[in-house]
Amino acid sequence: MQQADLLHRIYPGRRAELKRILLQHALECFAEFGIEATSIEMIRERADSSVGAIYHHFKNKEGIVGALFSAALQDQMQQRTAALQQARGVQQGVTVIIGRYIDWVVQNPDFARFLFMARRGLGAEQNAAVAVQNQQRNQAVFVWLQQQADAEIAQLAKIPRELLLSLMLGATESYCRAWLSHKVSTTPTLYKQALIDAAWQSIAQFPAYP
Amino acid sequence: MQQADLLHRIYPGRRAELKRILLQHALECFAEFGIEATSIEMIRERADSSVGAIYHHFKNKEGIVGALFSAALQDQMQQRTAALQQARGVQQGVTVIIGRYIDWVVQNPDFARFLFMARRGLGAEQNAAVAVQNQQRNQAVFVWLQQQADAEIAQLAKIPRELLLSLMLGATESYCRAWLSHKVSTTPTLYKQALIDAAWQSIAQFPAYP
Amino acid sequence: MQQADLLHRIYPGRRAELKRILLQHALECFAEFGIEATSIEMIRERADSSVGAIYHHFKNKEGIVGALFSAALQDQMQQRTAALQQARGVQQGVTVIIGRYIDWVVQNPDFARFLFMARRGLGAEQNAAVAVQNQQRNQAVFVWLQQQADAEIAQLAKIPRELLLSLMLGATESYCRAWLSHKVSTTPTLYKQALIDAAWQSIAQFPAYP
Amino acid sequence: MQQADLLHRIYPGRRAELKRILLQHALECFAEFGIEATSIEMIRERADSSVGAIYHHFKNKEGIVGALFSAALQDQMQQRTAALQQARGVQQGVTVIIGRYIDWVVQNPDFARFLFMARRGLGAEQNAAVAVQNQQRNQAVFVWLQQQADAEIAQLAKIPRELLLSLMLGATESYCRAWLSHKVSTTPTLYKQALIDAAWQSIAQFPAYP
DNA sequence: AATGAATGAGAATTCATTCAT
DNA sequence: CATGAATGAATTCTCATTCAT
Repeated sequence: MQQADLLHRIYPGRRAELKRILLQHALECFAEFGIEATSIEMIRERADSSVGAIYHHFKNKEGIVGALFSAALQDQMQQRTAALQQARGVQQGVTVIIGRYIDWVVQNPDFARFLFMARRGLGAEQNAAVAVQNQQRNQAVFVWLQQQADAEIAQLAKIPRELLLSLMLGATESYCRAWLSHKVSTTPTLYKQALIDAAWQSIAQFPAYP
Repeated sequence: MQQADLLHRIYPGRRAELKRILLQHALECFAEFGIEATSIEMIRERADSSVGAIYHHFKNKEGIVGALFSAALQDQMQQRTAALQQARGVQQGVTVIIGRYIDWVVQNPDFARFLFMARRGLGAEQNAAVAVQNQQRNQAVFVWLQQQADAEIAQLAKIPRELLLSLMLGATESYCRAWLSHKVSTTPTLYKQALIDAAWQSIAQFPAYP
Repeated sequence: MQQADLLHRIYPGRRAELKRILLQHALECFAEFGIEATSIEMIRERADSSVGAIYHHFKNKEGIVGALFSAALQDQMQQRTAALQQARGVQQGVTVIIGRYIDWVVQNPDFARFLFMARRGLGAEQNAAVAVQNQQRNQAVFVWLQQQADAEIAQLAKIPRELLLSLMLGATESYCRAWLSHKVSTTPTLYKQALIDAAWQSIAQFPAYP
Repeated sequence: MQQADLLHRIYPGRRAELKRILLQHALECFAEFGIEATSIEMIRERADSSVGAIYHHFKNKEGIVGALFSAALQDQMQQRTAALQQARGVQQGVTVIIGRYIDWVVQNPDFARFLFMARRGLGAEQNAAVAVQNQQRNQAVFVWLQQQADAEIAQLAKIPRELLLSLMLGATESYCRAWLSHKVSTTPTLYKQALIDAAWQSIAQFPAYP
């Protein structure tokens, strides 16, 4: 239920009370049964509200999904950006990015499960909006990295951009995914340092290919 | 359409002709629209067959999904196992596993997309069957690794089992996923060596944690 | 937008300002989409008002429909009655009735479209009220006709009452209907004399049936 | 219930049995409550069938409406065309057109009520199809008239085309409409000759306007 | 084996209307 | 008087599945 904090961050104030409640229960349903298998009626029942209210606030089922996507990406980016402010040098950057990622997943497991779902149901509009936010989230990392001026920055330049995020977060994502679906039981937090070290090795030792 | 080969491998012979056709078109629909958004009618239309025929061959919509999951996992494991036969030592093993994984994804993109889908739609029965096959697929890797007797085997022992697969395939999976959803355009094949090297660094440099 | 005049005639004064605005936009929606397909929300949006205000002024959706029906019939009858004051003799009466009818339709096309809609949506109460007004509108014609004392009045007596209105206005109504739905493009005004002459022929030459 | 004949004419054969039943009950509902106020459930209940069957046969609610429109217009045109075969000269033509129109309305009152409903609910596709059929129905009259070679044909040429149908059928339509909605009680059949004579007067005496 | 008509539970969505502020 | 959030019944439509031919 800690994702309640996230929703308070993104939708603050009294007037958004019902909105937060609805999103909270929608998220739980989505995380538990999947987006398509969750019906409006299920959300309505859990939230002890009415269909009308749901449609009044979100217009659509897709509107709910979009709002959740948006909130999650926005929050994740804010946390990451804030943390990057304090970091100096590429290695610290990688440490912060992976560390924050793990923290966020552990603190918001339902949101994390939700983000891991393929976002197919989204129509053109919502999809575009999410794509943009996703783009921004990644872009922020690249921008920060390029502002660094330490010796490692040259090493980083050898890695193709499109590959970089996979090298940095691939293993972490993979483990978090396994943890969220209960295929492994050790919390990612315990492997935080290991995953940071592993990513750093991948990046720091990346050879120059012709 | 190269996944036709895969289906021929798993369902050979003349009598399975219609079965292959149905699975082929079902797969395409699933990969394009998602499992839930694909209706029997859509498959029927593409395959130019009849609802009756589909139910005759698969009993269920879940039956189709299960057959595809099964075929994919089985084929992926056969390819990997065959390749591992030739490998000697841990490093060659990692190389083979990542290499084969990339090859399989590139040769069977629709199957790969399909495997990346959350398999929530599956009922208890099918789900258990898939879980077992998945387990076997991973187990095979561990068994092979433990049979190796080179110096690196000691290094490997320092890595927690539940973390190993993420370190080995996490980055690769991450990049393949991005490629399959057209977020990046360079074929994974071009980064095969880079991904192998990166994984090997992660594993070989893994420190001993207390 | 000339129907604004009509509304000013029926609902004069400053205090009825919002009422007129709401009716005006409701009418446009009804004429464009039909009564059932028009939602309160659509009217609210066009009138840039609030649901509450609408319900305050009209109690009901049916209340809006009833008010419009009433206003239209009342206005049409007033115009006709005023014009009949000046007419002398049956032929002039027919001329005036058809002429005014065409003028009214051309000046209030949306109201005319609205009147042509089947008034099924109306509940018992409103329906009865409208039926009464409609009855009065027609009755006025018969009363006026019977007050005439010229030679033609004998001819008129040969025509069954229930048939008379159809003979007099049938063709005109038919053409106006076609014009309002854009099936023909020439304004009825251009055919005013022709329609008057045709109606007069039908009536004047009406033979005595056994 | 005589419209059952009409449906047998347009949808003959055993295999169309359910289709006819569904259309029959849909028509009754439409004629009684209006198109929008009739729900699929009402039709299903009367026809003692299933929602699925309805959608299987007509795809849409609009599909039902379209099928009924189409059947009505087609039948009306066939009857009229057949009758016109026997007619010689303009006057006989007018007689036949009005006579058949009245017969058709009296024999198929529900279909007639249905045709008198504004066809707003129809989407672009269906609407176009109906417009075409409607066009053909009218065109057939014009074509037949122009093939006549008697003296009256010159008189007819003075009447603008767009006006002709209103002059010919306006009064009849008006009376039938009133009869179908129970505003008058005498069957149109009794006024058949009167309406024919009246229309003929309108047409034959039509003066030349500048 | 193959076909496709028929079934009916269940899903998303709309909309008139009420009522607290 | 005005506002707009909230309600919930009703509607259209989808779709997996069955079964007679």
